[in-house]
Amino acid sequence: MAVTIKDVAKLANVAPSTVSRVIANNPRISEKTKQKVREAMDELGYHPNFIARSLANQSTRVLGLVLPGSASTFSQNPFFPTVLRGLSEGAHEKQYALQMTTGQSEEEIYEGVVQMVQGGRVDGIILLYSKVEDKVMNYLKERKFPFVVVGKPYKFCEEITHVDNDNFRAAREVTDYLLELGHECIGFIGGDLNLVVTVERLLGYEKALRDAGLDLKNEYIIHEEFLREGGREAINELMQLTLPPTALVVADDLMALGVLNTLDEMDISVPADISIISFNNVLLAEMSRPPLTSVDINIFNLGNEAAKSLIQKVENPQDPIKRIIIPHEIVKRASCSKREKNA
Amino acid sequence: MAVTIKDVAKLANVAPSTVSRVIANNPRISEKTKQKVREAMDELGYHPNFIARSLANQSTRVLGLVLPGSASTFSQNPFFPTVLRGLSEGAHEKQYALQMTTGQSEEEIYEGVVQMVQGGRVDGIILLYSKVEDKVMNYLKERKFPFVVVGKPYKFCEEITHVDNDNFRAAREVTDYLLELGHECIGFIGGDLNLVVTVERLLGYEKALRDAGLDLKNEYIIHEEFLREGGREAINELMQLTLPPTALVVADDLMALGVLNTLDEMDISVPADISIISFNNVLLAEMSRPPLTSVDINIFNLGNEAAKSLIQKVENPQDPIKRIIIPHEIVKRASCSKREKNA
DNA sequence: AACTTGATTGAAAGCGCTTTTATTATTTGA
DNA sequence: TCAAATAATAAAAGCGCTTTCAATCAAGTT
Repeated sequence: MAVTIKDVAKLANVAPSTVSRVIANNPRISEKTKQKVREAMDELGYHPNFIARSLANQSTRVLGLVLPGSASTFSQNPFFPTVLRGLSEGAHEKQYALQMTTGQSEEEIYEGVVQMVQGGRVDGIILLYSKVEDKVMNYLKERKFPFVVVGKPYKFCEEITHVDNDNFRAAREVTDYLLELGHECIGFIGGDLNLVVTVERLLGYEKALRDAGLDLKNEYIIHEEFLREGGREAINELMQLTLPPTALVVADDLMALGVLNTLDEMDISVPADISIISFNNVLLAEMSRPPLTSVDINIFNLGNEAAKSLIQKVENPQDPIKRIIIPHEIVKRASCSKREKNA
Repeated sequence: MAVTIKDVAKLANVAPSTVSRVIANNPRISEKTKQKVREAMDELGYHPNFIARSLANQSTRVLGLVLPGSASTFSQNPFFPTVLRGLSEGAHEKQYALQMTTGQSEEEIYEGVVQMVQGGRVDGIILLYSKVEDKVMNYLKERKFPFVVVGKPYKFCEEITHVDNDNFRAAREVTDYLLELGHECIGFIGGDLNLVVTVERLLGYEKALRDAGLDLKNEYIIHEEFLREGGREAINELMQLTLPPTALVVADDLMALGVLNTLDEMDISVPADISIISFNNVLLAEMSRPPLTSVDINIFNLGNEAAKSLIQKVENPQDPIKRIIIPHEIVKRASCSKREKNA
């Protein structure tokens, strides 16, 4: 068995409570005893037991992470490791650890969260996604358990602390940019419509077109949580239209890469024949051929701010609801060009 | 305060110890009382407190994860999310949770591990990398704390349970494949030489060349933990040689993508002018232009087996040292072709 | 009828820490 | 000089659970 507070107490000739106070650096202990106790701790190689501490304090200094269930989403998209790093650094600064729920199905994830929360395993929870309808979020909200979401809550947006980009505006800007380049037939390729981020980006795109006095065409909008598969036919159909789009807004770099490949196979050249702009600006965007013009959403900060604000909320339950908007920026590369007006 | 075992006991009119036994489904409790207690639990919405349980049991059912410090390595390489998923599923099956250390520098990570271990936060540790010299690994080994490493330990390989591919063999096979295609000038582009995986792959490459009776040329071997930057010049130099290589073994898909781009810029065509084969076979490999021939190392399984074997070791300390080799497979795509013999 | 025995359940101690409350030693004030 | 205030430390209770050990009771033995 490891060395405990009692062992230290015995060696230092003080009571366990005194040792505890020395650990907490309580000012009511004289410097002399502190010194003595610290020496004893060093001599024995004492390390406080976190579990015992958690039990006594009713707090664990652990934050729970809820990842999207969809395996491929998580494991292929560089978004997650990056946001994780942001979270991790934010947590580490304040000496918090991160714990993940694990589970495949929606139901398993929910169960995992309940265990974390009711089992007292974590002090707060970070949701790394925002769905249109989410059992987990509802549960946390009902229970008034401290949590933040990375993304924009679909409902009760004003009542839930969240960290997000202004995806609506970003999508508008992106579309405006294409409009400025002279494009009028602009398509949208989005992901899972159950994800709020997809919805927001779609709305921004539509708004920009409407503001420009253009009609929205349903056939220009494709939705699919596709990476390679399904996507191919979708693109095919899109390009087969009598008036195919000359530019595309794609909701995610990874998807854009898929689109790029499909177009390449179809011998459609980017940006000469069609311009592409996408979101997230992960390393891939820079490494594709042609390099993608993409919206940098500052993924790291998204995570970092989420961790920080959750910790604040955990340590001060009175902390007000917050909405933190992380700025974005269009990074122009080589996938967009002026529309050649030959029609 | 949440509902505790005492509340349940009171409502069910039994002793707390009985409730505890019902939770553990102890056979010494009659079905009748079990029923009664379970009803009380349901009525109160009881959830056992994990922390208290951990303290009493001296076990947390949490596995600690140690990620490589280098931020970019982790956050850009799809290897990690995938291995994480494997770990996560393996852990979930046995009802274990995953906790991450966080920390930037080597020293911070080490401190984090010590806290996890000595603080009793975790029952076992998974190292997600293997370095040539690693303080963390030494520490765990000395302390005889249960751990497994994903990768091959550099030292004490026989004394440490690990899950790995046979990277040496894979590299040999890959090189042989290029030799069979008629290539004789084969370069190697590897990552950080402090990582054992790099070393293994390099050795395999060298062995294959030697076995084929070819000389090893130092100028054909490039090492750099490069993604874009530095790499570009390295490739440039390589191709500037009087006898530039006609094929490249690249230690990682992401790197290969960088190489591909650089070559594209230099107007060197793959595979016509130079063949490329790389490792890991992440989604990217399939999505690059041309699609990369790559060694599928079964990343998911790497993680999955690591979790399983660690849990076994945790639950049965007598469990023998194991070395689990995950099979690999060359996935042939379009980045390699026969050498045109015109020289 | 007294005595085991086996099956259930309860009481209590303990996991390692924090914190409230009590105790002792040391000053201080008049 | 002695009570009162202050500082420093110790003792004990409690966090929510598990588990050992003791207690009870019905059933089987002799």
